[in-house]
Amino acid sequence: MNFKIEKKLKGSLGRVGVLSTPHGDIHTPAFVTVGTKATVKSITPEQVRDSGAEVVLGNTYHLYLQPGDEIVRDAGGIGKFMNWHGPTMTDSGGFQVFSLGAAYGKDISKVTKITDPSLLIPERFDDSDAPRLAKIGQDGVSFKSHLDGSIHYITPEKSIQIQHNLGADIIFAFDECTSPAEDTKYQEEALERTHMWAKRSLEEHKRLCAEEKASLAGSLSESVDSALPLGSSACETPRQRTFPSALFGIVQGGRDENLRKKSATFIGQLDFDGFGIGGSFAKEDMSTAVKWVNEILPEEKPRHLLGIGEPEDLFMGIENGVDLFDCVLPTRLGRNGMIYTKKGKVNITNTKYRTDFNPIEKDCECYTCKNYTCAYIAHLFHGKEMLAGSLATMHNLHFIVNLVKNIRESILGDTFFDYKEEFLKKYSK
RNA sequence: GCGUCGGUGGUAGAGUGGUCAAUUACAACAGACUGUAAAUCUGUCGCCUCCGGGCUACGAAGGUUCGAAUCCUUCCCGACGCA
Repeated sequence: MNFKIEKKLKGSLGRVGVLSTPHGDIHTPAFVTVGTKATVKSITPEQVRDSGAEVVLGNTYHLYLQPGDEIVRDAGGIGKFMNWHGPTMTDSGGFQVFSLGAAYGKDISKVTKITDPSLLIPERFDDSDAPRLAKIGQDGVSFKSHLDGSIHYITPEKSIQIQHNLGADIIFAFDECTSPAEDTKYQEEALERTHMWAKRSLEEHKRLCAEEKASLAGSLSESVDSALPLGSSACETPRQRTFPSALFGIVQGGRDENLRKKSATFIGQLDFDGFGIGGSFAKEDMSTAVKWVNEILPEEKPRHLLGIGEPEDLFMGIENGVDLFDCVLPTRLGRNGMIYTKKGKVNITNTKYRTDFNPIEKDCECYTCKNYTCAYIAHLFHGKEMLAGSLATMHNLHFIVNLVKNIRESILGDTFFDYKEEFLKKYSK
């Protein structure tokens, strides 16, 4: 993997670059499409590509449980398995520590609206207090499968091993994504753990890379004998597998300035190929948190703001030195009938769209807008037709991916701040 | 014509003397969603409301009762059976 910065945004941390992977280049800043279970829900890889997306992010925990990382490995890696030929990433399962742990059964998200300190969790609840599917220990995390209830213990080493089997180009260190409701004392404790796990993830990654390099050299010398034996069953034939070429460490620290800086310093000094910025934020302080971190992280390496992706967040992140974003919103909102437009989000299932025979946006170049009306899409949603979610997803993905592309262009054309102001003025009206 | 069973809110369909403005599902309406437990979830869903409550309602009209969607009478409508 190679990262080259092409241009910097004057007066800020922002930059434009190209991240090269074995499966192609990613033009940064870029929006990474989320394909948790080796599929971007409701659309095909061709449709993902047509939306303009360059890279897809799968998930360690989900693919480990189903179909199993060894199957993905034998399929030739996540890209080949899902028929996505471009760059791929996998998240480590660290987010599931939050979503299946502290957030399980509760109405909390990693971007919180709670800024009132009195609503923070003053002390850790006893484990029996609330049902959780993820329980954190010093060494790793015990997950109770949401699919069948079976118990799985994921350590940093295990996460990295799974990710090497999944074979994405870029993988992430195993971390603990904390809840925004946790107090500073807990955030500090969790941060120590995440740092320890970061080192262990890195060591395991290096060990596996060395192993893979050795086995690859070995298999090359034997390649003369590699023809398939007669009668071998196709389904038992492992395809040539792919290996991760980069490991990103993850900065945590919640909403605390000292912890964020401490984490950026610690993680930034380790020999990672790039960095994820994880954990929870409040909308209001997200920009300062990102700035604290990116001022410290080594400039020449890429930074990925994990799980963030509302339009205003993208401007904020890019201005503050973020190169990559991933977010489930465009796909999830799409399936739920919420559509991105330049004038803000609209709920296509609202009554007024039943008789609106215009496309979602007349000047939108996406497949959905070029071929279908609001009335038709509304009809599909009301009829609970599968195509509804697909068409909405294609539009939303195109909207967000192209927004980031436009921002990239605006930096190259020295119009970033004008573009930002113009866009947000219309969008938030 | 006789008999039997039935007629409940937009729909289907519970309830068969007070705890019923009426279970539930669907439809409708609105909202939420940030490293996907998510094609999911939440709220509203007779009318009015100073959100305390008030009013009108279970085919129609009477009646019994402290009290009726629920019991009785008549009528109207529907399904089925027998002539």
